[in-house]
Parts: sequence; structure tokens; C-alpha cells
Amino acid sequence: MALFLSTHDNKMDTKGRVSVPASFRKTLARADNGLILYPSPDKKCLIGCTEERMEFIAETIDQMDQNSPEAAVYMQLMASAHPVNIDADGRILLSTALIEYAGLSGMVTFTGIGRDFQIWDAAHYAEYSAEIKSSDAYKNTRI
Amino acid sequence: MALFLSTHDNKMDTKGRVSVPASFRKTLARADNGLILYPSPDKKCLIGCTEERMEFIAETIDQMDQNSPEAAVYMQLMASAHPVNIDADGRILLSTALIEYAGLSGMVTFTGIGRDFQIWDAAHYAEYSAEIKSSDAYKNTRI
DNA sequence: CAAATTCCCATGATATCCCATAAAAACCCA
DNA sequence: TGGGTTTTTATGGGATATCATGGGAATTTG
Repeated sequence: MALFLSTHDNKMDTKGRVSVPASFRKTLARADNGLILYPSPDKKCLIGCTEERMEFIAETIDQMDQNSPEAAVYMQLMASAHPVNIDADGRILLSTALIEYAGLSGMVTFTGIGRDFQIWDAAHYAEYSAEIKSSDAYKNTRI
Repeated sequence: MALFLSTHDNKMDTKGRVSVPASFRKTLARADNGLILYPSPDKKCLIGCTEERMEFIAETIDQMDQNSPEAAVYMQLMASAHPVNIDADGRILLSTALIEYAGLSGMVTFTGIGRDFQIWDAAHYAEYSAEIKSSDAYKNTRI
């Protein structure tokens, strides 16, 4: 499985540690095992992706005019990316910057969206997903 | 990790010393451990990169028309580059020329943008990044 | 010699590692 | 199919290592 799928709720402890769902760890192991987190530019959540994906952005920047506003946007994205270690117990340590951005406290929701996954405060995610599920667009979707 | 990623705030002491973020030091160690700093041509910050990368720029110059204005620009860049030492405690000493150029005082922000990183005065960087983050271009960015 | 730079050590804060436990999932064999 | 066993997971807490930073001593430089 090379995709991040399904939703998992895990508890963030007082140190800011959370277990990465086992299935996501397996997906990461299929890539290069490097996990990057960055704040979603438009939602109150974090995005997790492989390091591979960051390398791709780095190359994109390299081929752009370094002084262009477009490059600045991508640079900002790299600047807000946090490489995180997965420890022997399968946990990551979230920095206070990330915790604050996503408003995390206690229970945290990991939700796989294919090539990457999102990390939400569990309560916020419940609202957000309920909203989408109740939309006509969702009800009419067939894959 | 061969990329400079994430953002770190460190304090410049009265001697002009600053710790290079540990993760950046690891990235440097993956190359040749050589660190080069030069003033950004268009922003009020310094750019840090590996010596390796400077060699790459040197080769680029070699392949250009030596009399072209572009070549002159790159040559100027090499001329303003400072090789800096990282001491046993992971710190560098910034020259007054570099400190003045970037307007550094007290807290300093290191921000990784892939192949290289930037050094900003923390307050200036906060303004600069807030501006980019609030732009539509940033909010609509998808990787 | 004076000023600047480098080296060395101390310290508190933070991050990482290690082990223990309990719950959940997977397995296995009648 | 079902019940018990093993394995994997999630999570808590303590021990250890790493990091950023201050200050002083030693060394270099001009």
C-alpha cells in the first residue's frame, strides 16, 4: 500500500508525542521513511508527506527565478516544513509551533488523503468532516 | 536529509556568535561540511549554502560568456561570499559587514528553503513571512 | 600589547531512547 | 466457528543524550 488511507484517532501526551498510525508508518517505510509535516496553507491542520515530495519542490525552486514571487511562495512552504523523527515506538514529537497552528489538544485525528495525510484536532476534524459529508457534492460523488 | 528545511530562531550573543540549527549542521555534514554565507541580492537577509553549491555556481560561470552581464552578476556573488567556520559547539561568528547588511540584532531566524537557507533578523522575517502567508498565491498552493 | 577570535567547560531545556503495561488485532487449532 | 494464544499497537513514565547558550581562558592577529 503506497497510499495513506483511513482515519485514526490517537492521543497526544503531555510531552507533545503522538503515535503515527501503524498503517501510515508502513506507507512511509515504502518510501524513504522520512516524514515531513507542514501547516496546511488553507486549513487548520497539518499535512504529512514523504521527504521525496520535498525534494521535488526543492528542484522546482531551483529551476525558477530565485527572486520571483512564485519562488517565494514555495520557499515559504519549505521554511514551514518540519522533518520529524519517528522513534522506535512509532511516535513523533510535535513542536509547539505545529501544535498551535492546528490547535491540537489531547485527541488528534490522522486522516489519509492518498499521497499525503492530515493531522487535525479530533474535535475540529469531526466538524469539518461532518460538513463535507452532508454536502450534495459528497452525496453525488461516484468513483 | 540533504535539504535545508524548517525555521529556527537562535540568539546572537554579544560576540556575534549564533548556533547554526543542528538539523542544518547535519545537512552540511552530508555535503562537505563547508558553509558559505553571502548577502541576498534582493532581500535583507543572508544566504547560507554548502561549499559544494558554490562550486556548482562556479561551473555555471565557466560555461557562460565571460563578458556577459549575467556572468558579471554571478562573479559579484562569488566575490561577496564568506566562508565561515562552524566551531565545536556548532556556532558561527558573523562579521559586522554581514550583521549590518541583514540588520541582525538579538534573535536571528534561520529558514531552510531546500538547497540553501536564509538568515534574517527575527523581527524582519516575521513581517516578511506573514506577508507571503497571507497572499492568495500561498493559500492556493498545492504540492 | 590590545582586540578579536577560537577553544573549552557548565548549565538548563529539550528531544530521544528505553522499558513496562494494557488494549487491540491477528493468528491458530481444534 | 469459536475460544484461547501470540503479536502488534498505543501510551505512560523515567533515564539518557543532544542542543542552545553563557561565560571564561587560551590563542591568534595585526
